[in-house]
Amino acid sequence: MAPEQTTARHVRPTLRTIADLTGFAVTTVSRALSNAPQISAETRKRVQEVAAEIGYLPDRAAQRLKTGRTNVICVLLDPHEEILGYGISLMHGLAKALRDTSYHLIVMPNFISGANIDAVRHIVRNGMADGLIFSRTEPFDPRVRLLLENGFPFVTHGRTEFTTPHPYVDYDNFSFAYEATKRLIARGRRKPMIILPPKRMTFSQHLLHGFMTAVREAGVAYEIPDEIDLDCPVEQIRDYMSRRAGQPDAPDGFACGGEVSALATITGMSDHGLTLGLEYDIVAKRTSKLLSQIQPKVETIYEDLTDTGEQMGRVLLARIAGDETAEMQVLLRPQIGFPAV
Amino acid sequence: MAPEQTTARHVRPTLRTIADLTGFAVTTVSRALSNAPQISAETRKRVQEVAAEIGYLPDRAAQRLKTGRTNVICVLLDPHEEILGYGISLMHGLAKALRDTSYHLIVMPNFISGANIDAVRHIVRNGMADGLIFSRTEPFDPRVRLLLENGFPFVTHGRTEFTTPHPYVDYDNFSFAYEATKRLIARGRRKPMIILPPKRMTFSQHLLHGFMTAVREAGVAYEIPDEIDLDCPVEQIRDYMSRRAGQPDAPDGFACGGEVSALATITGMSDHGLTLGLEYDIVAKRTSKLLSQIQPKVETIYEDLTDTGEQMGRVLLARIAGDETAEMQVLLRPQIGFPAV
DNA sequence: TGGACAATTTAAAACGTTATAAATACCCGC
DNA sequence: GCGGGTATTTATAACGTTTTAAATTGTCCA
Repeated sequence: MAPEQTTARHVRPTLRTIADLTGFAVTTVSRALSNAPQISAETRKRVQEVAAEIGYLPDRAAQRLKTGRTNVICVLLDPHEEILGYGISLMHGLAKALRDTSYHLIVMPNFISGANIDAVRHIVRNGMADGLIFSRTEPFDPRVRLLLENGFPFVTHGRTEFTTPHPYVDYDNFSFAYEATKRLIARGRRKPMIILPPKRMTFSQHLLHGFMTAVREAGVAYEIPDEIDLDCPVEQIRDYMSRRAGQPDAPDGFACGGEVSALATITGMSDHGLTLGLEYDIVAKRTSKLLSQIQPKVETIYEDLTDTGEQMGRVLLARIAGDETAEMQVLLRPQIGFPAV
Repeated sequence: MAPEQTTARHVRPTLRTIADLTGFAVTTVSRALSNAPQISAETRKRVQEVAAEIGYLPDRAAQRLKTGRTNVICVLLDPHEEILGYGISLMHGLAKALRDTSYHLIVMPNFISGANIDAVRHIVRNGMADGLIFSRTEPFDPRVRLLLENGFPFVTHGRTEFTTPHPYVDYDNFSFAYEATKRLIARGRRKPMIILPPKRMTFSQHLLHGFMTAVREAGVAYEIPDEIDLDCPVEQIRDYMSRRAGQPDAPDGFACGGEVSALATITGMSDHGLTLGLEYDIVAKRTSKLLSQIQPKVETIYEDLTDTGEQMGRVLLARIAGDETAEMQVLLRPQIGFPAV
């Protein structure tokens, strides 16, 4: 039998290890590593050297237990965010902001859309995270209310109508809808339609407002479908479009708040024999490279979700750090006039 | 001045709280809650009642510190998974499997594709998680080797060629490519092409094998592009297709391993004036509802990534629990013969 | 009645860190 | 060479849980 291979299962170094190695007390080592002021420069240097050498990394559990801070940021994921990498782009941006910090990103997918107040309560009550991130906010979003009441750090993707200001990073959907609609009209379309997210969400109002402003300025007819929204299954949007195209006074321009709805519109219209660019036009919000790949080309206005995520991370970190002066409300403008891709 | 509102900041109940409430010792309470055998039924019942009543939840940090178990599953996310919700679908499935367990899902996006061995080492060495999940495996994937060597629980999406078996959940890409190619040939195409993932990945070989088998069986010509792969930017695939279409002996059928490459192929061919269904055909792998929405319809074979994620979660949990008998290698078959959507 | 044994409960220690408070070393002027 | 400070280091306790070992109770039989 071969001599037993004592792999020793790699014992993790702790503060104690460094203390033994340097001759200092555990407390001193802890202080030296956290750059506490009363440690002499020499000691600090020595301790940090040894720590680096043996690859010391503080135990998250112990730190969390002692300090009460979890070093965790939690993202609430709505089932509707599954589509087209919305969530992943956002998370990538978030991860970018959290890189080189001690924060980890945990995700909590929701299985029922919109009903995630329980998840929020759970996180707040049980201190599962130091900060929370979510989207699809409503004007008086109960999640926001709960978090504000408890002084729990968070950032929303989307605004609310609470009087108490809270951190958010949002896209200027008014400008998007305004610009999209103006472009449709500029192309000679005389009856634009906008496909909105469910009415309960704040940004639905913003989009509507932008749309209506453009429509009124131009004095053209318009239409807003009440049977469909951006959360509908694609088939439903497609069927609706096909049906509507066959009825009188059909719209000839579409402002689409999402890429999927743009696709569904194209196929629906196509089912009815209508061609993009000929009988109708679309201006859609673009969040991926998807729409640039289909023919005929759909005109788009870009929303950078990775950047959004990164900004959200930045704002949240400042918030957690208690930095009152840091900017906490970010409104990202669409690149108006930027050449459509 | 109004009487101070003593919100009391909601003190979290601990085992101590329950101990005081019931008169038992902390140890007894701990035992009763974990259904330890030596606790009397009566005590157990009483303790659990009180715990439920006050909404007790064990402190994760303390548990983790004491037991060494993190109750965390970590997902490594490759930048290429950003596209089309691949990652989100998988994570949704994972979350489904982890629901009603004490496990949390943390994500670690990689910023450099493929080079995530460091992340793995970091997680193993510092015990950041109880289990690991990742995809895009290579035949002799160093991550797998490292994890096997350290006896660290993990599940891959994709197989390897190590002799030591390890847990995986994979899609039968041989069958997919075989079937896709057969369909192209059945439609009368005489020179199929397959767009493969980068060669270093295991499933690239599987796809190639399936493709070659179908091609040889039918005795037709074929082509495999070496300038492009599934990870290329869409523009590059598109340009390539457009260029290739103008050269002699151009392929007339495309087996696409991804939705994006199918789209890029369509646009590229279209740039050269060729129409899907007329001059050429495509059979693509479908992982979302995307392709069903474009015109003309692309024939697809489905891969259910949410199911994949759920299976991965299931396998990993059994693995962590040390269940040696549980199935640990799952090969998901494409729904051959199932009507294409 | 006491002792052996099982059933049940409990006390004490430990996981690795940080906070509090105390101790020690160092330096100055006299 | 000694008080009075400051600079630096240290011991101790605590966070909430689980584990180990010990204590208590009850039961049964000699």
